[in-house]
Amino acid sequence: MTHSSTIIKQGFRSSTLRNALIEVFEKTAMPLTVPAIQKYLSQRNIIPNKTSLYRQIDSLLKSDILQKVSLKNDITHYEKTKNHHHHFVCETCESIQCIDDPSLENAIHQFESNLKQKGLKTKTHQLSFIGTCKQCL
Amino acid sequence: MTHSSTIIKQGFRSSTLRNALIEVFEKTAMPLTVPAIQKYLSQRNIIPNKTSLYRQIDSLLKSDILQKVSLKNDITHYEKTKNHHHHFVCETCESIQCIDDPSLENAIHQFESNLKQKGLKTKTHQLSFIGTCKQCL
DNA sequence: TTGTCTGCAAATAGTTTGCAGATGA
DNA sequence: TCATCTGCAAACTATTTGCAGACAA
Repeated sequence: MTHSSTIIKQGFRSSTLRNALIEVFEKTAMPLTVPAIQKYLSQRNIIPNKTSLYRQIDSLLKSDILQKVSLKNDITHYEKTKNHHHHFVCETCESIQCIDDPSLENAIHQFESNLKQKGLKTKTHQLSFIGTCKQCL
Repeated sequence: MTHSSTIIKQGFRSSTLRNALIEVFEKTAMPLTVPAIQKYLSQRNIIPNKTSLYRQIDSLLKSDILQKVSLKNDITHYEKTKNHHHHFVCETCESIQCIDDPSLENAIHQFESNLKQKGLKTKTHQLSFIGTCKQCL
């Protein structure tokens, strides 16, 4: 099922802003802040009112097309919904890369079993690496 | 060296608010939000102006007595500075526990070596587990 | 005495809400 | 037509800044 049909099914309507937002997230494929989203949209000559932008983000969250990401510094980022994964944040250029490694995931899951024995039932976890990326080294 | 002497050395002054804040963080030993800090302080009949509170937190951060913690939901938490560790956040009661496990840490460090080979130099990482704690299960 | 600490008012940033008009299905 | 989308103004939360007076060293 395409995104558009998902949207319609849920009673949302196709619109310039909504379509542009989905396109931005598909093309950049990394977590974005609201100012970053605005920048990308303005490059497409789309300058939405902040209210509309927040509302569209909100509805994309509800449609499960976007998800919130908590990285360092308590700045809200959004990314296209995809399988469980982690992030590498470059302190210098602020770029973010997605990290997905089965063996690391395995080690974490094993630890979660330990936690369970101590009475802590883990539903999910979030992990981010902070450092310097290839370009900035 | 005690905290008080550290403070004085750095040109900070001992004060009711500052001492109470340090005491709160020492006694609760878990990451706190600003509203939570205010609640604990008010239990001691200390109701500081928010400006003073933010400024004291700021100076405790500079003195390296407190550190910022990024957990889920982009809500800023502070905790007493201590060795590298992780957190378990209970979704139900919002309580937070510190997690410290050498073997898990080991697995992560190994993965960080892999990242380095790909040109990503990790300085630190943050990991939090989200789920349900013993009391809330 | 002097510089730090405090409170008050006001400013700022990020986000949300109410309302009315525009628009897509 | 009718519900959704949009923009504008205003409200709200979290945090910061300027200023003047209080206070600790």
